[in-house]
Amino acid sequence: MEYSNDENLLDEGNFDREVIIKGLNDSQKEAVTSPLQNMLIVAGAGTGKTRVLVSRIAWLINVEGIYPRNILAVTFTNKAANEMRERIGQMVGNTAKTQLWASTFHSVCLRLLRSYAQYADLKPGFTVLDTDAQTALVRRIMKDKNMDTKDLKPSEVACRISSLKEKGIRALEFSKSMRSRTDVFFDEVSSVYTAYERLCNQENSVDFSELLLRTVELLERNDEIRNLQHRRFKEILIDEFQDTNSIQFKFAKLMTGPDSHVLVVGDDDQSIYGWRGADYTNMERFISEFPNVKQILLSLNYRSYQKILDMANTIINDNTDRLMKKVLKGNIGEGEDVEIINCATNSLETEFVGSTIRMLKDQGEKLSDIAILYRNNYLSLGFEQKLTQRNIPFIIYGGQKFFERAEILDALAYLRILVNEDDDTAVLRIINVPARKIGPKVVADLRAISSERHCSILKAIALLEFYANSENADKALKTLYKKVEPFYSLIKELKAFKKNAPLSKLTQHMLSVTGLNDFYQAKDEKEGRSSEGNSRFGNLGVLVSNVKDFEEALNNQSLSEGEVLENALTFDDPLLTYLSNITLVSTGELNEDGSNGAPVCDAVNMMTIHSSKGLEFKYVFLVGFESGILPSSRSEGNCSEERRLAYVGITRAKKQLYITYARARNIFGNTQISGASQFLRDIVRKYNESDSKPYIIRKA
DNA sequence: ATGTTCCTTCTTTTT
DNA sequence: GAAGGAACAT
Repeated sequence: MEYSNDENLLDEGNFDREVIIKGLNDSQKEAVTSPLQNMLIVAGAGTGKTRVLVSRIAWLINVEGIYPRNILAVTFTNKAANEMRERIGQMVGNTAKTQLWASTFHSVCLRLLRSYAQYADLKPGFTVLDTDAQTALVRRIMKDKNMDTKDLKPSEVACRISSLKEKGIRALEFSKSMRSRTDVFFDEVSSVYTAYERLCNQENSVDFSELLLRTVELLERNDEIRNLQHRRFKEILIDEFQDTNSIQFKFAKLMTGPDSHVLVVGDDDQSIYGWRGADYTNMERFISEFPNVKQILLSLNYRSYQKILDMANTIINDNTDRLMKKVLKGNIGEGEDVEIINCATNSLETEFVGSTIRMLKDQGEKLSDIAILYRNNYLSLGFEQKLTQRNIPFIIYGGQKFFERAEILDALAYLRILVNEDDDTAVLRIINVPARKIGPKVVADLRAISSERHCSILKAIALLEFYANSENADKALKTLYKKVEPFYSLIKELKAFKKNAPLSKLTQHMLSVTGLNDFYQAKDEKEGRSSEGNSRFGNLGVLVSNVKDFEEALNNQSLSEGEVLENALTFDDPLLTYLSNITLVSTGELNEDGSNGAPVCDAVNMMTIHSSKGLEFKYVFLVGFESGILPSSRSEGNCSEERRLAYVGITRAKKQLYITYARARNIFGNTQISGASQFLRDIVRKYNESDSKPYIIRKA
């Protein structure tokens, strides 16, 4: 954010209509310059959809004269939101950039809920439960109900609660719903859901899906707040619309006023999150439920050579449930054959990929132009080894996230308590971490008090302190208090410290006085973790520097006339601001080592096909293209989503695509013989007669 | 209350 | 083949 005023002036209003539409093709132009109205843009892979979206926003501001603060742009990841904001800033200037809301569904909802907390029955510092905390809470409930956690796992119940919420179904409604004969666990899920809802309210916590559901209910119920949004957001733009679920659709509808317009961009062929509740038929629903929707199709692909696109077109053509059939047409020429590599074993496959990448590097290619894409995370291991052997650096995206590591969650739990003292989930996580002789018995006693008094655990301890110190105190209470006293003093001390200390000092102080630093340092030693990414203690250090960076950004921000922080979530309390941001901004934003920003050196990209969506690479290795893996053996009923996944993988490649498969693969110790994916066999069958095939099959 | 050992699990994961 | 639970022993 170090722009001088002069640059700012140069920036402003530099893009008039000619500049905005320069270089766009006809359908792109139509999308960008269309008069204000509801629009559905169907954008095939690589057809310049982000560019259209950004140009449209620039057009709205500079040509239509819409105020940036009246525009809401919704994306699915924070990364996408930030990117969009940056690009808009470049086109229309930084003032506009900061006034525009560009964020994820969840961030928008969190913002609304924080501002209208009281109207949504929430107390100001409410906690946003991440998946881990949500599961912990469900596990606690199931344990309390003496449920068997073997047949029905807490994580599964948590998942089902989330998907119910995503359909807008509350516990009460669910309990009254028709008992489906197929659902053997109906009673269990229903009773856990009911308790879960009650506890979340008591603990002043909301989970990810609750952010949406609570906001939707608030908007439905409260005319005033809803009208306020209608007056504010005149133009709403939603990216990746094929990935919206039903609550998000509802949210979009509620946010749209009678004189507002919504523009959605999506590609039904790239819908790969159906298993999470995403419903690409929302694109059809949009046409029928929003008035006068103008439809625009983008199918000119700027990314890949035609042979790659032919492969993609052929695969996706087999899907019978497509909303709009589109054929990707490129404009940069035929290109090289797609190479299909038939490998005898998975180690020959990894060997092939390793040596080919070595060759590309020797030819002077940048490693960052190369990607290895796989269906399952566990497939990455072999490639890691082969690349390491050849001294080729790589970055693995995904896998365990920094903010999902146990040590980080512990540290954050301590911090959460300081913002939301009702957060029992956080308290229970760390009340005995590091071990301070508070075992199940003590915890059970504390929880007995808290449920008797209908209060949080910390409140229960406060009550306990009062009674234990009163004159004719019960002996049992006294001993109980003695056991939790050190923990309670610790929390009191941290609370007092927080009042006068900046965020980073507080974090450092917390890590040392709680004993987390020592605890994890000792643990590292015992487990022989010393390398950089491996050390848990080291990760705590990374957390401190992350907090420091954040604090600095926050301070710089407040210096420049109260501008809103780029991530668009600021609250009075810096700690609350930090926590709010990391729970919704954490994943994928940090590198493996916890640093943010560009990787240290040129490296091969490794990731799942899912996480490659929206990205492109000059060279793509699509590996493990076998039956049982792609399509996954677990997705029997839903082959078309797997086919779309293959389609997404193929369309990531710009110049050269390698598809590899192993006839025999070692998985978890035992060898499986599966052979080429049916998708591949379908393609080969189709081109069998033809003498111009877009691919060549080789043996490795 | 805590340390040990066995046993299960092993898609994908924007928030 | 490794990691996280759960059950069991100390």
